[in-house]
Amino acid sequence: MKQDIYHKYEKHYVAVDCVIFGYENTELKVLVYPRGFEPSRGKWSLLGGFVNPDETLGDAARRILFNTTGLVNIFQQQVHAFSRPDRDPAGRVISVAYYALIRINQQDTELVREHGAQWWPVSNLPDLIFDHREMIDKALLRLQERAETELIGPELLGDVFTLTNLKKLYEAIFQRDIDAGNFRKKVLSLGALHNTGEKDKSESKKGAYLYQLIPDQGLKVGLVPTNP
Amino acid sequence: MKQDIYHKYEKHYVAVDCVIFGYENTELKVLVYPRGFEPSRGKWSLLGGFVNPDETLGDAARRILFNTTGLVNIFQQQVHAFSRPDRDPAGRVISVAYYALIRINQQDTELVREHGAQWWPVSNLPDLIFDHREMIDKALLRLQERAETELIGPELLGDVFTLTNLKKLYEAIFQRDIDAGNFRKKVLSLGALHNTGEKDKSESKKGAYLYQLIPDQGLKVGLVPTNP
DNA sequence: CCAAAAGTGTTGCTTGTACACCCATGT
DNA sequence: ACATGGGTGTACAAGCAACACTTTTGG
Repeated sequence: MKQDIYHKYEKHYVAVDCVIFGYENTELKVLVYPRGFEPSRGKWSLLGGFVNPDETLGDAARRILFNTTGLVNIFQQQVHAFSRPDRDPAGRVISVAYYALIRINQQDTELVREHGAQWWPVSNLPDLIFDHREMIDKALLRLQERAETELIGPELLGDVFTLTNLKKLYEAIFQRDIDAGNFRKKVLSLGALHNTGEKDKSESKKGAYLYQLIPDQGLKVGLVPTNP
Repeated sequence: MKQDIYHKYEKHYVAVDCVIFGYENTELKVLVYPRGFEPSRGKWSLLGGFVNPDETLGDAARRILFNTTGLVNIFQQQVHAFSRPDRDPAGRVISVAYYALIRINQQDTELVREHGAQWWPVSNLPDLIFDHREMIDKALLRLQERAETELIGPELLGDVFTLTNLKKLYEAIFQRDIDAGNFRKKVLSLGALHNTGEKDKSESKKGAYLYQLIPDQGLKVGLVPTNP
């Protein structure tokens, strides 16, 4: 092995914490679990873990996501690196937050239960350890930015969904009411949704058309009204 | 000293790389320097350094900025953490990119020269080591996002500036022409600029009013036309 | 028939864009 | 007097928010 030319510098523990978003019951939720080890054992915590030498931060986030939900091929995005030297009382750990979008009904409930993980609405979170609350806040901002420009849907809803489903999802993400008529017109005007012809009758007697996202439809803008 | 409960995990080198933006001659520029040590000695590189145990990533970025430009109290923002295990051929280094905005004429030229650092236009960058080009690209995107909502001016131009100065700065940041009349109206409508009454005659015979940013003027939107 | 969700249409207002035009002044 | 940047005005189009209205159908 070649010599380490950086040896005179200090190394640091580097961790990844995942803000796992799910959508259920018209609410945007985050998966957290009671930490199983000291410090702060038993307090609510994001799902996280240390980074291995041979993996990227994204790899680590994927690994953690897989270990706790059993899911692969999940949309995830880096949020921010948190580095207060005293953020973890047990040692200097630099942690990079990621957020991920999953379909709650697709998770491995066995695995999730095994970890004791629970879904909490973003609007009503429990107390969390360290700076995890800050991580969630920043992650939500990132999610909102993305939802403004990219039409988030399949990641949280499934492959097909009604326009009302989508509207409620956006209301959950932005914590604000959206005018149904205007939302529908705007979303359809993007040309990124394909009407499958199928109807979903579970939410109404009339039934609502199920739509599918057409992949690779470029950037969209301004899905959410500024002042409703 | 208390025992290290995380000892079974690997530590990593953590560095910070600074994308230092400046504005000169209607061009947005980045400060880079020829790397003074192996690997890749002599190749162009961002200004960076390793993180110390007792400082945050932001602290490290500030330290590097001060050491190379002599400046303090500089606006800076985290961009992204880069973590490909092989990004640095000499070892596993996780590097967090920051961008900073400075006034080129305010730098300590002596210090800068000492480092051999040079300003390169973002539109015409030299080859850079590792993933530094990627860092600049991402940093520019972040800068553009910020410029859309926050009215960047003083950071790069100085405390007072004419509306034409500001327009040219925005053209440099977004690499696109902006209609002078519309830009001026929009910027003024934000109510965040204060006309000092003074005129700058260096750019025209008529002279242009010098404006000052009124601090804490909340968020602004849409400073740049979408399709001019 | 009616409640309730799905879906369409209309209207007024704000904003953006393009572009024409006047202003001030050093040379 | 005129070229040059500074600064204002206007006219049209597009986008948006608000809200009234129609459609469908199970109970």
